Amino acid sequence: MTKPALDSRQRMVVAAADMLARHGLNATSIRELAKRADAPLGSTYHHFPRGKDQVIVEAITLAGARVDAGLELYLQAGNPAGLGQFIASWRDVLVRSKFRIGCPVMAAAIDEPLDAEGDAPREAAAKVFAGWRRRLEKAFVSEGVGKDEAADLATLVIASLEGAVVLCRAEQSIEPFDRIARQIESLPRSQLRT
Amino acid sequence: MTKPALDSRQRMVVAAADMLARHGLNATSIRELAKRADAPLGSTYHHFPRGKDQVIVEAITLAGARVDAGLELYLQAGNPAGLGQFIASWRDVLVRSKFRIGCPVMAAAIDEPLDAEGDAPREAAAKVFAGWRRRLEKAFVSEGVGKDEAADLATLVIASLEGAVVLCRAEQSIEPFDRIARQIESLPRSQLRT
DNA sequence: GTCTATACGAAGATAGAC
DNA sequence: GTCTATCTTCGTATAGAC
Repeated sequence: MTKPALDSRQRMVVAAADMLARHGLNATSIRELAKRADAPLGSTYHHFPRGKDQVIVEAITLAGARVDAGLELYLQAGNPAGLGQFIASWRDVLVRSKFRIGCPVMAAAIDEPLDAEGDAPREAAAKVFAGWRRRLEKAFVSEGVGKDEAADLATLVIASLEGAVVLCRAEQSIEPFDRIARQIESLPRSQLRT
Repeated sequence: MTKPALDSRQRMVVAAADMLARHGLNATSIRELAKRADAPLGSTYHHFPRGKDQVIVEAITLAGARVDAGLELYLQAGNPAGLGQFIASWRDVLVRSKFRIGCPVMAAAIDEPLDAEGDAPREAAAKVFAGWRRRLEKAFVSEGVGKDEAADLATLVIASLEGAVVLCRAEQSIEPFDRIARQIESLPRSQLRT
């Protein structure tokens, strides 16, 4: 039986991740999320008693976990081209969305609201970034790179990819991404100890 | 003769650049700008007939030109450590603001409003990024790097610095920035032809 | 030309009917 | 438990007094 469709609560979280990636934190409104999830506005606060921040935190965590799962898959032992595949999948999202979809985690990190009572979204973003970095770091270590250097490389890969996405969105072109991708794919290898 | 203080028009542009860097495009409101510039709300549309977008575009262009002037200064002939100095100045802003000030140009590039009638802010951001990249590219070429490789390196420097700022803001730590800075400062040198 | 006052819509959040 | 109706604040933008 039709168990399929996500419930309206989960649809809102998914919609939030998409809006974050496209329009940023402050443009991601509860009203619009409810509209996109075909849910009445009032029921939002039944599913998310702590309001907007709660939706945002769940969206960031979800998006972060998906990317992390992709990283794990691509980087597992026996798949040396994993990093390249991961980068290619990120590239696809950019191109297919005509440079309109960015990184939802970044949005939560830089769009600090004016009122700013708490910073739950920023903290959620920090956890996600730290997780990605650790994942990459481990992969580099397992390839023979020293621990501190692996941390350096992992940070460079994440930072430059995030930055590349921004440049591409601004310039509406994949060129910056391809320039970065070429360099970070060859970078780790050139520093291997083995 | 007290010619000193900026006029209220210019104060609004400066305030806009600051708000963009701290809170993003959608949190940067005309109301708040007028408040911070000690200007009446109504006069905004006298100085900026095309409304918010006009203020934003001027703010991005101003911020972009300032950074570009810094780049030119640091990278001019006879100052081989210029890139390092430039990076250090960026680092200072991050640390001194306790990781609350990011890049106003980035904010304009990723915070696409929902209504989105035009994309003047995004286009302004694109021009600024392209200018920074060209400036760096020329510097690398004048150091003996090949043209295409210089473009690669310039893009990597801008993208990874922008990404590093995001990571630092999220994690409230300068560690990601320092890891990136170390690598991109040594990167160009290691690929010099001379 | 400067600024007060306001129009009008959308934001986050909640009350309370069902 | 779901949803309509509403409160309050803030957003862009303008009208019109001085």
